[in-house]
Amino acid sequence: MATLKDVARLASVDVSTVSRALNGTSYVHPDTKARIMKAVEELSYRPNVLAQGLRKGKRHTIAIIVPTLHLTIFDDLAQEIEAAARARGYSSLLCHTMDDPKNERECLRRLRSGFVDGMIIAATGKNTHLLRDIHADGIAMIQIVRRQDHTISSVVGDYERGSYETVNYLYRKGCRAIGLINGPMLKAPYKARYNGYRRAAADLGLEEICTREDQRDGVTNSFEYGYSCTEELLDLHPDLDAIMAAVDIQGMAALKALRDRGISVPEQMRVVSLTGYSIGNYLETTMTSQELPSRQMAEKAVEMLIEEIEAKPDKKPGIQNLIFSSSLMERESG
Amino acid sequence: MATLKDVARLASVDVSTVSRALNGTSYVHPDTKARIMKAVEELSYRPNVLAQGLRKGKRHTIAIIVPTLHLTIFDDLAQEIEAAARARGYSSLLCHTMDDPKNERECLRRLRSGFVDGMIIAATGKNTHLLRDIHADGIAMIQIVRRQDHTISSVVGDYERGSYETVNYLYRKGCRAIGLINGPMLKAPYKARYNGYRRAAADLGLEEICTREDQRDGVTNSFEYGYSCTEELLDLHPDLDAIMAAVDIQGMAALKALRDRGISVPEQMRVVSLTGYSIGNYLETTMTSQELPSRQMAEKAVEMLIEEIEAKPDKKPGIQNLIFSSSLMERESG
DNA sequence: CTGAAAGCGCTTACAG
DNA sequence: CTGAAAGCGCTTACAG
Repeated sequence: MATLKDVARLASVDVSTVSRALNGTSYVHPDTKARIMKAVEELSYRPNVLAQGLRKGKRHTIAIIVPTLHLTIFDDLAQEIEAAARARGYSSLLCHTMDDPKNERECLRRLRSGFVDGMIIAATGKNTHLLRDIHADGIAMIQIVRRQDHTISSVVGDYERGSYETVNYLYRKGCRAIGLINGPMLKAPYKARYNGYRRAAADLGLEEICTREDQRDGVTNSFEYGYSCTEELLDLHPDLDAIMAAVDIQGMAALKALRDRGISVPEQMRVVSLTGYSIGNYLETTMTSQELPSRQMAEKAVEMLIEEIEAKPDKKPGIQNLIFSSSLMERESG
Repeated sequence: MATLKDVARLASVDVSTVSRALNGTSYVHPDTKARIMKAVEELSYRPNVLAQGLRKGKRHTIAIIVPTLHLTIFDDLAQEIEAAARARGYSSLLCHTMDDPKNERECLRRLRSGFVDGMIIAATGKNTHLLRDIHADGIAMIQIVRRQDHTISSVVGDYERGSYETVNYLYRKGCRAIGLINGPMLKAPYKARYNGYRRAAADLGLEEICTREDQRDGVTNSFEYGYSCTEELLDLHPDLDAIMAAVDIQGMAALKALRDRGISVPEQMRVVSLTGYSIGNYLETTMTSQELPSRQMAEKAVEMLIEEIEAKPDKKPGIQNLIFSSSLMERESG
C-alpha cells in the first residue's frame, strides 16, 4: 500500500502539502494539487484510517451491542443502525452478548480500548457500573430498547402503553381471559409490559393470568420458553381466549402450540405479540403485533450518538430519553 | 485515558519496559513488573488498539460482508463467524450489501483502507475485479456460500448435491410433479441448485417445472417473490405435488400461499427448502429443509482467514476450496 | 501557498 | 534486565 510519503515523493512536495490537498484543510496551488492528484491516482493511494484515527483521536466507528439477532427486533434495529451510521460516514461493529452478562463484559472491555468512538447498546442489565465507567472515559453511549441507567441517554419503546392498549384491543374483540407470556422483570421492557397489562386488567376488571415462569431469569426470549408457557396457560386456564406474548418468537411458539392442540386461531384463541418485527407478515397465520418504528428509532439513536461524539468536549449534549410508541398491526392471529 | 507514558512515569521506568512487561516480550524483573502492574491497576490503563495496530500493521479485526441478515442462512453464519473470530481474539465488523453491487462496492472501498486485516464475503457477483485488487493489496479474503472467483479461497455448500438429493427424496415420497422456485442463475448457488434439480429430473424421467421468474435478476430472496412464484406454479401445473424452494423465505411464502388456497401440506403438496436455517423449526407447519452446518462452515472460514492473515508474507497459504454437504432435516412440510 | 517539525500511543531492534 | 531512539502513517500548529 502506498503511503502519504510515496505520494509526496512522486509529486515532489512535502507530505504536509499532500495532506492539505487531500483534506482541503487549506488552500493549495491548483498546479500542485493537480500533480498530487495525479500521483494519488497513479499509486492508487488511500489514507490509512488507523493513522488518521490515532492522530485525530477519532475512529469514525461505532459499536452496536445487542443480545441476539435471531428473530427479534434487534435484527431490524441492527440493520437500520448500521445503515444510518454508514449514511453519516461511520462504520459499525456488531456484537451479540447472547444476553449473558459475562459476554457483555468481555465485549465492553475490548471495545473500550480505543476501538470505537461510541456505542449503542441494548444491555443485559448487569453491567451498569462498567457502562458508566466507559461513558465517563469519553466514549459516547446511547441505550436502545432497554433503559437501565438514567445517566445515559436512551431511545426506547413505550412498552407499558403498548401492553395496556393491547389488552384493551383484545377486550373490545370480546376476550375476557387474557394470558400474558413475559420474561424476567429485572429487565425494564418486561417490567413495563407487565405493568401495562396489570393496569389494563385492573381497569377492565379482568383476572391477571401470567405464567409462573415469568419470574425466572433465563432465556425467555426463545421458542421453547414460549411453547411451554402456552401449554401451562392452556392447562391452568381452560377458559383462556387470548394470549399476549412479549416477543415474536414466543408468539410463534404459541401459534405452534395451539395448532398442535387443535385450537384454532383467531376463532378460539387470539394471539398478539407485543414486540413485533418484520416476521409477523411471513407466517402461515400472520401475527397481529405491536410494532415499534425501528427505522426511526435507529436513526434517532445514531443521530444522538454522533452528536455526542462530535460535540466539543466543553459542551456535551445533555441526557435525552426518547420514547417511541408502537402501533398495533392487525393481522390474522388477533 | 491513561497511556503507556503515564504508567511508565508512575512506575518510574521507561515506556519500553512497561510495554515488555505487559506483552511478555522479554524478561522483566519481578519487582519492576509488580510496580508496573500496580501502576496499570491504579490508572486502569488499557492499551490503545489503534496505536498497537498502526505499529504492528495489524488490526485484529475482520469484516463480514453479507447480502442481508433477515431470515437467511447469513443470519446464522454471521453470528457464528463473529463468535469464532472473537474466540480467536478478533473483532468483526458486519456489513450488509442488500445484494446491491453498488452498496458492495462502497463497502469494500471503505474497508480496504486499513480497516480490517481480512474479510469473509458472500458477494453479489459483480465486483470480482475489486475483490481481487483488495486481495492483492494484502488483505486476506475468504468467500463464503457464494464462490465467484477461483483465485480466492472459499467455503461453500454443495447445493448441486443438496438439490439433487431433495428431488430424489421427494420422488421416494411419491411426488412426480416437482416444481422449483429458484433465483438468478448468475449467482453460483442458484445455478448449482438448478443443475442438481435438472440432473435428478433427467435421471428420474421427470418433467422440469421451473418458474419463469427465475431468470429475472432482482430480489428473489424475498417473501413476495416466493409467494408469486408459488401462485405461478399452481396456476400452470394443476398436477403439482411438491415445491422445492431455494431459500427459507421462499418456502415460508409457499406455505402461506398454499394455506391461502386451501391446499394442505404435506398431504396435497410437499414443501422443502434447499437452504434451511434455524427458522424451519419455529413455523406453524415446520419446514423440511436441507441444512448446511453453519457453525462448522463459519469456524472453517475464520480459521482459514486468520491463517492467511497471520502467515508470513513469504509463505501465504494456497487457495483452498471447502465444500460442505447439507443434510435433509425432515419436518412436517415434506 | 508550502516546508520542517512535533506528536498521536505504541513496539522493537540496538546498546549496555 | 532496562533505557534511548526510531518509526508505524498521518495531521497540524508554526514559520516563512
